[in-house]
Amino acid sequence: MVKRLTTKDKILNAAEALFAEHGFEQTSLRQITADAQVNLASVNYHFGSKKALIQAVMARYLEVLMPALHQELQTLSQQPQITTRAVFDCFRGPLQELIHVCRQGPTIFLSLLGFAYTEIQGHLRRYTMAHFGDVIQLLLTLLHAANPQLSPAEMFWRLHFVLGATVFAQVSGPALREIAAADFGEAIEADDVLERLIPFLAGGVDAPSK
Amino acid sequence: MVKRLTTKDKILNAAEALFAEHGFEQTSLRQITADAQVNLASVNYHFGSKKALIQAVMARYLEVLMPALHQELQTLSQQPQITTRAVFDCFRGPLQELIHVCRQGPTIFLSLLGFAYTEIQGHLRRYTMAHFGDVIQLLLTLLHAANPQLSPAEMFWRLHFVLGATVFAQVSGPALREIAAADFGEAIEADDVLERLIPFLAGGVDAPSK
DNA sequence: TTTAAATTAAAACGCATGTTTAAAATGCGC
DNA sequence: GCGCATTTTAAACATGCGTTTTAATTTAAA
Repeated sequence: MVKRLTTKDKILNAAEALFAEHGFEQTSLRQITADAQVNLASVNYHFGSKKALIQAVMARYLEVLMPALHQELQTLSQQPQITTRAVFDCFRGPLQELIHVCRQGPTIFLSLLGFAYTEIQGHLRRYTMAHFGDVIQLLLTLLHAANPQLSPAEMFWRLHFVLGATVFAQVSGPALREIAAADFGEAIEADDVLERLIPFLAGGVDAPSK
Repeated sequence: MVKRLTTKDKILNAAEALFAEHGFEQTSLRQITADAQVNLASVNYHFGSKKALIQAVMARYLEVLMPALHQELQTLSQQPQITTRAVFDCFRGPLQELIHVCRQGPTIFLSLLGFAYTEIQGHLRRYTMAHFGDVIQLLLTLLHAANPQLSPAEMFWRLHFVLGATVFAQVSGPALREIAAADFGEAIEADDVLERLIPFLAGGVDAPSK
């Protein structure tokens, strides 16, 4: 005897799917509530505001991803030798675990992350830093250990280039996969994009600085 | 005796500045016309629609950048040896020339490009391909020559990772430079970001594929 | 069963957007 | 200086947004 989905969860599920496809600002509460088959006003009743809904959608993923990632990074940090590639490989597992939040979870999360960074500048970045700042710090530390020749400032920038390439690949993912399929006759899955991405990122971070 | 700026140009200038700072969708025609000190309706009179205005703003840059880039790539294509780094260095000059369109032209253009890709998915990409498809094709050819070991599909994806990192670096540029300045005490100019970016991109493209 | 709280529902509010309209102003060849 | 085409202006339009309100309904404890 399964309990029917609560209104709150119906909203979260519908919002997440629409956010991941069209972005936060481009998705209206009316679309969300129509998809979720709930009343428009229930969003503000259960979440207070659209902004709070966005945070709730993101939190559902971050609260799964961040602890898992933290543990992976902790384990890696006890290794004698640390490579950039090993650091990025730490993301694999935790990202895959997101399928427990939702089918297509990894892809959806990265899309959300992309829109979060390009749309609402401070808002969500501050939330992430406040709640999971230690994970980010550990990540930076490990990347620096893997590349001691790079200055902290250099590493800061490269990490954001990494984020940019990742996020962009996901946001433009559907359109690009379409083009790729047409031009190269191969159907490329979202997970494959990550496979192609990681070597690229590691190569970029490890590159000589001049 | 200088002619006063025409209404059309006043709109273009104001729109460009606001688009580069806040993106296309986040900028309203009322903000634009207020900054330009022209009437609201004149945008639709001179350009027909907001979408057409966006295209006009981008065209002003693309028509300067693309021929210059095309020539650089042509010159490079006659070299016996082609490296990834050399391909990316072809962008330096043409990008710098954009200061003739407008002071801060290079930065503004890259910001516009960023928003163009993240916001209006097809629209502008189709325009670019239609008008400057040969330049893009040449770019892909040269990158393949520099990395014959990579399959066309692989190169396709890496080129888009490149675009993602670039675009993201510019869009998040102001916010990130602020953080960097606070954390590392160094004031980083927009041009410096490009200096840091190019080695990263070349390293990523040249990375082994597995 | 009664009653108070929690939830859902329909409607409206206030505001901002891109666009259109129609009149006023301006520029310019004759 | 006249007359016509171009341009500018102010106002309104239609639409969509997030949010609020108020009433109806459901839920669950007494």
